[in-house]
Amino acid sequence: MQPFTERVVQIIHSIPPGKIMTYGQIAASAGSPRAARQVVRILHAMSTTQQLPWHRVVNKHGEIALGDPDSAEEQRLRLEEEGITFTLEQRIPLEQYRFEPDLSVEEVSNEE
DNA sequence: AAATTGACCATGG
DNA sequence: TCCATGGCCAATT
Repeated sequence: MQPFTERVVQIIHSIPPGKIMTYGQIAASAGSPRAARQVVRILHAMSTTQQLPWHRVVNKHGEIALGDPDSAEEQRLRLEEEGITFTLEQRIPLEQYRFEPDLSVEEVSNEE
């Protein structure tokens, strides 16, 4: 099985523009529902990689989780560019924008 | 091999 | 409802 990191990266790549996922959601899709913090660490490591849509990842409250205000603002601008509107509390309505991957990266032939 | 990291999350006051 | 605390997990050092 591929390292957890590889799957997380792949999942983040699969988030379409205008949609977002939470850290916990990504961890769960990668197979470890409790490993949200691991997703955080990965994003730190990949922060220099522009090819990863890191800005489509927010915390469970629909808030930008970055510590650095500078980067946080950049993230908000990028999301707004993709059509996402923030509430007055600068939160994202999760029910509206949350992206839910169908099954896994590997599709299953038979279900139900 | 043990300790550290980290942009989280659930819970209790 | 908001803040503090503790648990959590896997990669990195």
